[in-house]
Amino acid sequence: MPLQDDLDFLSRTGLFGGLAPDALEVIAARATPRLVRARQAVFRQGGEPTHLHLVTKGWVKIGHVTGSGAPLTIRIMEPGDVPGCVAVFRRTPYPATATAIVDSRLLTWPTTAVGELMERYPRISANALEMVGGRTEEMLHRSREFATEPVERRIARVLLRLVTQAGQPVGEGMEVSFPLSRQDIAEMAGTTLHTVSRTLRMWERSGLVAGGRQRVVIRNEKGLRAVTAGD
Amino acid sequence: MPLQDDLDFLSRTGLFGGLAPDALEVIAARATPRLVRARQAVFRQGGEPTHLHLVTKGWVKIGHVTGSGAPLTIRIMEPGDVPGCVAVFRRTPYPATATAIVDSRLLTWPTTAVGELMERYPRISANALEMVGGRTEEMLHRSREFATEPVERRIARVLLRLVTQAGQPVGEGMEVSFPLSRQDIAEMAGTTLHTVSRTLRMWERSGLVAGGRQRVVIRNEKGLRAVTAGD
DNA sequence: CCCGCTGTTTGATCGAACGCAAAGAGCAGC
DNA sequence: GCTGCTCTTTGCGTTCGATCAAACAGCGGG
Repeated sequence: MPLQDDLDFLSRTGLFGGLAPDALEVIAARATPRLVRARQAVFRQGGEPTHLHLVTKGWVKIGHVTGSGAPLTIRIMEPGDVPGCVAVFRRTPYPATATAIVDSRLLTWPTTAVGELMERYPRISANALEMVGGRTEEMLHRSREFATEPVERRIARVLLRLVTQAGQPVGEGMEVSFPLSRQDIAEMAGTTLHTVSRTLRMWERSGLVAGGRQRVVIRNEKGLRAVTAGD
Repeated sequence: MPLQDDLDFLSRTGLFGGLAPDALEVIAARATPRLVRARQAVFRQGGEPTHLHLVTKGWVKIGHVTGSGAPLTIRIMEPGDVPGCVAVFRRTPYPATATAIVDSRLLTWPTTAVGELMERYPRISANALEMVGGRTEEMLHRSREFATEPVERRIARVLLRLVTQAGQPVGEGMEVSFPLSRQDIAEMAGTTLHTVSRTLRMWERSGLVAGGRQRVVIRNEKGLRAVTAGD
């Protein structure tokens, strides 16, 4: 575990940003690294939050299964993100399951240690409030989309969000840098893989995107953005 | 402004609960009461949050208008609630407009005072985190509903939520204690007033609810709950 | 190299819910 | 009491998107 790297990393996260170097050292000293293989769960919906998790490498999918069995993907977490943080702060069961998309690395702190650290360094509290507040606005935004926007626009938004978050340049455009099936997109857009496939195929014909097995390439971001227009 | 009443009231709110009496006095001393007439705005979407607002009496509707003009009601705030708190804590523009449904009374604090009070009484920070976290989970829940549930079920949920929050017993059941049009319900359920009217009419025929102009009475809560079943 | 698995495409059908239109009904003001 | 306004109900046609069904394609393992 390369400690210095972790310190630098911590100082650039939303939760621990703005803290003094010595504080970061104290924080890092209490962290335990954890490796999670692709497709393995980091934590499960309904479980008690025993640890705070911080992604340092890889991608983690936050998914929720409704009582009626409909799967829904809430968001993808990237390095620096803190999946399940709301549940940890509130000591309530995780509302969703976190799954590593690729082999990923996380830092973890026992929930009790988090409370202590927050008392000792109030800046963490302030950061947490900022972070959770951002999450709230994001979810508000999301529910607004689901409530008022047609499927096509929601799919476009999902792709734009993903490419902004995890886009890497490739010959013909920007590619989402982790495996992403039509089913995954459907779960993020609140629709079925059939509709996603049809829509993507249509956009492929008009040159907006390019596809492949578990691959999506955005070829014309501006064009996609036009699809989401109206807001 | 009945100060002692306000102190008692503050101690029972989510934001200021658990604070020492002398702290509450300091807090109350910095508050300014504000009366807002029915249908008047408390604050507007896009505006800068200059004050923190706490509802002490009445009902406040949090509504959002999308870029495409579709109105959406996010929730109804009751006494003890802090509309717009996320925006105040994050110092970002209000994401929604707050409108008094009936003549209402609020307490307000300048945003700067809120920062000072939070530093002086860390418990407020903790409460805020708890409160915002709850808001996040609520929004998550909401977006899940919009993404996966059929309209009928969403309408049933809206009614149940309202009657739980603001139900008062009336001859044949529980009545929502403020004026509530079909349009309002539609904006909360993410549908049109036509569909709401049809659905309510159907339920009225089967004895689940009773209606009237801007009035809704739940006559069979259990039956309504059955409609939402599946989660 | 072939087989089987998983993921993708596509067609056909069906139904929920929206949009449009118009007619009732409660309420307030004059 | 009449008038006008807002809110509600209801009918009808249409559309979007889900569901069912089936073929197709990339990829890994034997």
